[in-house]
Amino acid sequence: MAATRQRSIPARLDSAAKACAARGARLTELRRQVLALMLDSDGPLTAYQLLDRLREMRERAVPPTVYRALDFLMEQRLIHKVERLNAFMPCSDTGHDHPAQFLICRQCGRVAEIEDRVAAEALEHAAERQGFHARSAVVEIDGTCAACFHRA
Amino acid sequence: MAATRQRSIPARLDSAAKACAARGARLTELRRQVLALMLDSDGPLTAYQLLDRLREMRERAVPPTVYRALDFLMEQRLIHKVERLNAFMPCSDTGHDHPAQFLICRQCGRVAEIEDRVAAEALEHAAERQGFHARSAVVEIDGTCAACFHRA
DNA sequence: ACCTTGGATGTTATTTTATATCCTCTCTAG
DNA sequence: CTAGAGAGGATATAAAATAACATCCAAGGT
Repeated sequence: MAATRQRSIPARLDSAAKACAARGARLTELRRQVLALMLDSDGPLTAYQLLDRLREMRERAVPPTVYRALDFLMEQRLIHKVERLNAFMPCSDTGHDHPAQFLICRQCGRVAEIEDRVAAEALEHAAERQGFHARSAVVEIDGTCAACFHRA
Repeated sequence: MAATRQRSIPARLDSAAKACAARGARLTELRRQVLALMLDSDGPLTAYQLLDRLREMRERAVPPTVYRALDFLMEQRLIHKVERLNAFMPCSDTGHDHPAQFLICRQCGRVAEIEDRVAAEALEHAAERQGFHARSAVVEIDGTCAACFHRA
């Protein structure tokens, strides 16, 4: 089992289900299982890592099973994709529509989500200045986290 | 041949070669060909698109041929990877060490590189505040470019 | 209750992206 | 002249993602 977090996994699953329902979408058993696996993980998971874990409870799972669930969860803004890792992780805060900003530690592989309003707004404005209509922004910063840095 | 740009392709290749030499690296014929193909393209190219084009002048080219050249060019900061597209494009400005910031138009597929100091610094500080030692930052904004927006 | 219809999932196959491994060639520093 | 490193050749395979079609099932209208 993973480290302690702000809220329990069942509580987060339930509020995710409510958020989906509010938009007329259904957090089905499969989607709930996939989200639960991600919430239970200490770090980002690739689609195939997720598939391996999912198979423990759902033998018939194959890549499309996982990718469809991931697509749904991303549409519902319940998870993010970390592009540099081809991996996925839950949003830090369910339902709240924020741009994705990550700090990726190359030593330990952990990824922290941050939320920097200044940067987000600067990017929004920069896009506007070009007449560009932004839909979704991703920020990914590679480096070394505090813990790994001090260890070295 | 692609649209007109600030500087001629040969001039950009030569300054790239100089930048490499200054760091004790060699812009070999293969690497030069790959960079030339990218400079000659109107938009980002995937590794396999590049491979197809490269084969016109180098029949023996296979995936590792291209990926090795791409790795080298990225190390030398001559090109960027656009993570959301699994594609590559030249740096807007050779040699100058800037964070990668892209506007990706989902209609026309064009990618514009921007350079927003405010956002870059905000992110740097946000990382520092967490004790995170940033190495390289990527910003990718999906949306619709001005041209495509007005067409619609 | 009975359709029917669209969303969700099952199933098979394939495409796209990227890397591992080992070998050969060619410089160049000693 | 030769050892060693870096570049590239060659083969194979791994990893990530999607296409296409079949089936199931749940919700709403009648």
